[in-house]
Order: sequence, then C-alpha cells, then structure tokens
Amino acid sequence: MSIVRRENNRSEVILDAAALLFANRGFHKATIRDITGAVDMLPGSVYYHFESKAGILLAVYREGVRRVVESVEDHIAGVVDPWDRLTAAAVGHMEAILSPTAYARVIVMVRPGDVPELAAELTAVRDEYESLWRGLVADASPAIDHSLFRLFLLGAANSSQLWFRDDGRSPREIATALIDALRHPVGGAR
Amino acid sequence: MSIVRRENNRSEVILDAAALLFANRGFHKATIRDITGAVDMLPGSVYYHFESKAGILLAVYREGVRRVVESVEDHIAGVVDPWDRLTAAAVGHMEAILSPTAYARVIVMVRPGDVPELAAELTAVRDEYESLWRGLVADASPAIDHSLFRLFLLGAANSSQLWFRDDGRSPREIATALIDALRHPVGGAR
DNA sequence: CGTTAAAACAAACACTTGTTCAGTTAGGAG
DNA sequence: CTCCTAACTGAACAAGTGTTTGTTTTAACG
Repeated sequence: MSIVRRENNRSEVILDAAALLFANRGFHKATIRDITGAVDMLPGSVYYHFESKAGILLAVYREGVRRVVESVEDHIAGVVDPWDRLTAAAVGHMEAILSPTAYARVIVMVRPGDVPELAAELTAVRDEYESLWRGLVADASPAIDHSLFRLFLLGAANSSQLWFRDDGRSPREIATALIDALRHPVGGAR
Repeated sequence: MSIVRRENNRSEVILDAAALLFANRGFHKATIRDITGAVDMLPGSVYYHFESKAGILLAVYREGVRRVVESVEDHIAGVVDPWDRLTAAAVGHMEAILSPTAYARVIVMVRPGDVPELAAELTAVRDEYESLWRGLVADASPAIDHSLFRLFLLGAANSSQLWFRDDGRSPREIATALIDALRHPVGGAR
C-alpha cells in the first residue's frame, strides 16, 4: 500500500534536455526523438512521465518563469531606491534569460502563439511574471506611459537573446546600459 | 523563338499568401498545402514557380526587407535634424513591421535560426538593413554605445509585434514614444 | 488552324511527426 | 524468494510533411 518512489527519477533529466532543445531550436523543430535521444531513451518512454509534447513545454515554461522570478527577486532584495531596483531587476532578468541553463531562455524563444492549445496558459504564466515588472516600473515612475515603458524595456531585454555572445558584454553590463539609456538624457536639445 | 510570358503570373499571389501565413504562424507551422490552399492550387504547383519552401521564404524575406527600407527612406527623406531623422525612421520601421501586408512582419516573426540552411543568407539580408540604422544612430550620437543603442531600439520596436493591437496606439505613436524614452530624461536624480 | 511552351493538375513518394500500447525489466516490499 | 509496480522498451500507427513525376490544360504565336 505504500508508494514506491525510486530516487532515480528521470523526469527532470528529460526536462533539462527538452529545455535545452526548445531554447536552441524552438518548440516545433525540437522533436520527441531529439529529446529522448539526448538522454538515451526511446521516443515512447517520455509518455510515461508526460502527457504530451505540449505538456513538456508547459513544465519547462513554468520552471523557466520560476527561475526568472527567483533571479529577479534575489537581485532586488534589499534595494530600496526605485531606479536601483529597476536596474537590479534588469540584471536579474538578463542573467536568467541569457543563462546557458536554458530554462529561462525558452520563455523568450517560444512564443505563446507557437502552441495554440497552450497559448492561453503560457500567456497567463508570462503575465504573472510581467505583473512583477508593473510594480517596479510604477515605483520608478518614469515620465512616459508605464505600460509602454515596460514593454519597451522587456522587448529590448529579451531581444538580446538574438545577438548576445559569451565573449562580448556580460548580461549585467547590458542590463545596466539598458536602464541607463532609459533613465538619462542621451539626446541633443530640441 | 519568341518568349511567351503570360501576364497572369501567379508567383506574386503565392508570395502574398506565403507572407501572410509565415507572418501569422511562422515558417514551420505554415505548410505548402496551407499556402496553395489559400490561392486555390495544388501542393505540387508551387514547385514550378519556386525551388523549395525555403526558396519561398527567402523571396518573402527579401521583399519584406525591401519594403521596410522603402518605408524608412520615405519617412526620413528631407528630414535633417539627426533626432528627427531617428524618430522618422522609427515611425517608418514600425509602420512597416506592423502592417497587415505581412511581408515586413515576416522579418520579425521568422528568425534566421529557424531555417538553418538559409540562416546565413537571411542574416546577411537583415544586416544590410540594420546598417542603415548604424548611420542613423551614429548621426544622433547618443551618449551610450552606438551598437547597444541600435540593438535596444530595434529590439524594443520589433517586440511590439507581440502586443500591438489595432484598437490601441498607432505605430506612429508607439515609435515616437520609443524614441522619446531614449532621448529625454525620465528618471530621478541619482 | 496547329504548334509550342507556360502553368497547373493528379497522384503518389519518401520521410518525419507525435503518439499508442502490449510486453519486458528492475528494484523495493512482504 | 515472490510479488508488485515503477520505468522503460520495441515496434508500430496514423497523420502530416516537403517534394517529384508524368500528364493535362491553357494561352500565345506563326
């Protein structure tokens, strides 16, 4: 009657492989065979652990968001000045979505619309994260519209995944430069 | 011996349909049958006009870039002040990539990495366009690194495709707000 | 008209996709 | 040891993919 749970649970291993492949190739180009091949399994075996391929993505996506949230909260902890908080949050965000761990990268790589059956749920998960930013932006109280400011900020940050290279600027430097660009005047007189 | 060229060339019709589908669903989720179905053809018929599915994408992509370039150049024509030029260019860019015509939207929707066989070529085409921005940014001469400034700017602009809605702010308003945010001080003292 | 080539059809091909499922293996419980 | 079941295999399936090929239709030209 007791539940038998072996410690050798490979569910997480599958998720790790899936996260890496989803992040690198996108959801559709990463096949079940790619994932199982990376962990020395057969295609059918994943269906003991997960309901479907979409189910794997959802799990990866949730974990990805969890890690970004964790990273951001770690960075802003104890920081009180609104703009310093914004910078800290940007650093946390950037480090997460550029991390080779790949979980957080999936959030940027696969767009909700890529998987129609999950679109609503993925958007909800993402929105929950963005609401964290709503507070951060509101506290810094920039001159322009808060909503646009947040969208521009996250848009610019996430796009870094397209051009970021390990031998270039660090995520921290990029994040700091981004907030600086939005905070301080850079243009000439009008 | 004379070349027979019918005026009823459906190549463009195919491209229009492909552009729309690529923009809405992405390259891999838009099938040849989707494209031909939209123009009342059979799957095999496109291979008279195009070498492959990737060939269609390349044609759409090139046309998309051509249209963005055209839009940007139209908007900056005659504008001399560097920051005004930047704003005008942003408006041109935004209107193009948010246009329902779909050609330019493909540039943002499908990333070079989505089609490995074409990655180099797509990147080259895109780079050619971005070099236009190199000049614009350099002329405005913002305080921060030109390269980062351009990447942030285009990243934020392109991400608007994810949240833009027809019943909200116009592309022009969004573009203007973006440049304004990067130009004027919005933050508190430090 | 008949000839010629453009343009599209019709039907398949070879392959990959996610998924299913009866059977096998292996480790903990009694 | 025996039983149980978590974990996985092996092999297939049905649907969908891009593409090819031989044939037919369509329109321009002499």
